[in-house]
Amino acid sequence: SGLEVGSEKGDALEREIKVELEEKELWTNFKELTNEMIVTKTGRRMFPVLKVSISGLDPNSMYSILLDFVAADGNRWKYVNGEWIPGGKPEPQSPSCVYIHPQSPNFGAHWMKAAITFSKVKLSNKMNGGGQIMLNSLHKYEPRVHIVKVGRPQKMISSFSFPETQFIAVTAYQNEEITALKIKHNPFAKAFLDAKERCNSKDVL
Amino acid sequence: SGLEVGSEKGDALEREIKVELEEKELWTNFKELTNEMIVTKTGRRMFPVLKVSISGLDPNSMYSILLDFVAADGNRWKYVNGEWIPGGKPEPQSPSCVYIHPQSPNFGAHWMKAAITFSKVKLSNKMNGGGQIMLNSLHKYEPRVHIVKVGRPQKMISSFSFPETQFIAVTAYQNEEITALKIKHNPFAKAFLDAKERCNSKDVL
DNA sequence: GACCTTCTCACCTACGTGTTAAGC
DNA sequence: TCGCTTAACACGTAGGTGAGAAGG
Repeated sequence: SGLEVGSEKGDALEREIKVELEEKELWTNFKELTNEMIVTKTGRRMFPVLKVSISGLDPNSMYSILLDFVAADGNRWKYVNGEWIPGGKPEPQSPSCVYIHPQSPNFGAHWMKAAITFSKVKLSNKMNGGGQIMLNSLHKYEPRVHIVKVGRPQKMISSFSFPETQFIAVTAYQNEEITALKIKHNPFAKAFLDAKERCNSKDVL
Repeated sequence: SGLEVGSEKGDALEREIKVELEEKELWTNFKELTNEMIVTKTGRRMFPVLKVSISGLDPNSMYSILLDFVAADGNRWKYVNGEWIPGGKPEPQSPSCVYIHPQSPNFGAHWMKAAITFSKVKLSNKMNGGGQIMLNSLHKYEPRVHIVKVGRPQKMISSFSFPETQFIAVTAYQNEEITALKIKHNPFAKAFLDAKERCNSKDVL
């Protein structure tokens, strides 16, 4: 039940739609180590959070913004001796289910006035129809954003993906450098940042 | 900057729109004691929360759902000897600013598939443009819901208000029976419910 | 003084983190 | 054993309560 794309490119009137990834530096830091995202039964948020800014929409037309995840390859990956190596038999992978941004549908003017944040999307390794996106653990994915014009006779869909945001889905972090980077930047992991700072401090008696 | 109502009634095609208040029994319990709602500088949520179910919309048309508060009279009210009495000089009151339900705009089908909850609206006694609704303390109000068809040449607005949900805006609760009823039903006031239960318990040593 | 408003506080709800040990 | 997954847990973020003292 993935997204069925009628036309990957917009028509002549819409050709100037642009979607720009926010916080590229942060994403690049993770990508250089090979990024990992936790998947759980009930669904886990992404960190970093995918944020994009959009321009070139018709302010008065109505759009929905969608997110899905494209399998970057058919491989199952393994973390061996501090390195991710592709393994097993590559199999064709279909795109994930689609997450609809909760502010959808809305006017072009709304989507363009501020960055669009996918903070609430949850990644799971089980099918349980609660709005989470199911991914296969130990497979590599690339997030992709779709802009769908709604309420028109023919739907127009533009799609954009972001290589900087590729990650491998895991049930537990493999690379401890990734863990450290998550703890460093995610405010919800503050407890572990504090613990590390206490250990590093030379002021302890 | 209140809502400007072009036409209070819909046209012939829309005449069957219905808006029903949810949790009427709870609202009635509060109304019988004369309901109070706290207003603060930064804004306070309502309890009970206003919930309505809507029917009769065109599933494929786009609507926004709005909430405002109509002054039930021009009086300033006083709580004297366990009773609310109207006082001072009745003055003409204009309706409050309007709160736009965060899921707006959306399809008729969306608004009809489940009850619509205004849990996030915040009532204030100050003007501070942060999305809160400013009300005059010690004045009586009646919540009113507007259904606005969007993206059409002429806007169609239907309005519905709910006498069961009338309340007096206050900066501190006056009637302690209202306080007790709020504590009994609002999960965020659980701390005070527990305290009361501990006092009432005969099991203490 | 009487009345109303403001602020701080303890105590909740609700839920997002990686850790750890157990399960398979 | 090994590799991967699960569930309980401590510890955060974020913010909604009325109480009570202080302010005007």
